[in-house]
Amino acid sequence: MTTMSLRIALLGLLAAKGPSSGYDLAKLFEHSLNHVWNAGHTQIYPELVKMTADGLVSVGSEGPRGRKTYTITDDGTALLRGWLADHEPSIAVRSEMALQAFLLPLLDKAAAIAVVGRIKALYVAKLAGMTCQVPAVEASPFGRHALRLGVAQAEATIAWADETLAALTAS
Amino acid sequence: MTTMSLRIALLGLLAAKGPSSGYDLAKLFEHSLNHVWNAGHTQIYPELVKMTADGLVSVGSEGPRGRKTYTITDDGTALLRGWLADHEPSIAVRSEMALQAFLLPLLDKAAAIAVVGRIKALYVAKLAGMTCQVPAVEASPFGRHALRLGVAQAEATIAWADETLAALTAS
DNA sequence: GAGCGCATGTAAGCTGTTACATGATTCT
DNA sequence: AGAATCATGTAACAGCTTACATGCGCTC
Repeated sequence: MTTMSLRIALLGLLAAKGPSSGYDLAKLFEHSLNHVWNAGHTQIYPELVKMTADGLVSVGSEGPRGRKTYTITDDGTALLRGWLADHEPSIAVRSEMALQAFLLPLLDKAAAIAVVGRIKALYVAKLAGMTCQVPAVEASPFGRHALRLGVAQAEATIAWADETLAALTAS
Repeated sequence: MTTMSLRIALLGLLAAKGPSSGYDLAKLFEHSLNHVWNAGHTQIYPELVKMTADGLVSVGSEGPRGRKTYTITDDGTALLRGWLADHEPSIAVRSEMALQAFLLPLLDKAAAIAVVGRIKALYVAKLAGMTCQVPAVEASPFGRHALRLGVAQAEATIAWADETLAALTAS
């Protein structure tokens, strides 16, 4: 029942992009993995130390500015592949947006319309951000599937917002 | 930047369903709010104590079996409405499924197909669970919008899985 | 030499999960 | 009487966020 998805994400990035520093990995979280998982450097640095102790990654000698380059080990690769192949992903939801949707009847018509309109705007912007990076992602195999998934879910959310706005304005 | 979504969820249920015990609220999380948020009794009981101290709910005298009935206060109602109307929902994603999708190219064709197939099966089951409770939910205003949102997102995920399976088998 | 980006870390606090623990009431 | 359900809690641990803190190297 171990979750350890941060570990998996870090191992995945090391496998996909090759040896990297904690700083590099933090940047990759911001730019390439942001639709999937997020983590700041304060979480990444200690985790890399633990992963080194567990033999999942190895750390090379320090470069300029104290830079440490981590490389995935065979044990790390095995753990990563095993998790990918065997792990049943959790479908537990914890979404502030869905909570707002659930409680919408507590608001009057105008306020409810405003809330759904804001949700729509948020996802329209998110979708725009994703679609404009499609060309870059299509170049490498990684991230293509995840990006299509993100786009599909954002489109579904926007369609829900439109439908809900129509129902609210009609009532 | 306070999150406090557990508080909001509890206040929302108290507003929607009326005075309830912690036990009732835990059951409601399981049955009515499960597509939206989840929380166990070990999180709910201490939070209700804190919320009582903060004046957001009030607790009546103990009933049978030590049952305590909580009621939302005016302060609680004000906080709830304010959050609903003003809170910009976080769109940060942390999805094990999306992580698996991202890292799919690390697996060989057969393993990747198996992973996507399992994801599809999971969401087909989730969708079935949601659609069969649509009639019950349609009766009361609460949860209708959230349920439609859950259904739309599940359908989008299943469509993504079909598309991805087709692309994988073709390659 | 001033400023920016690179690069690493620690500490406090909040949130959430799992395991443990207890007792009352109702149903069969 | 035994089992299931009702009903409440505590404690330990894991995961994550925010704020704090430091210093190097490059460019203008």
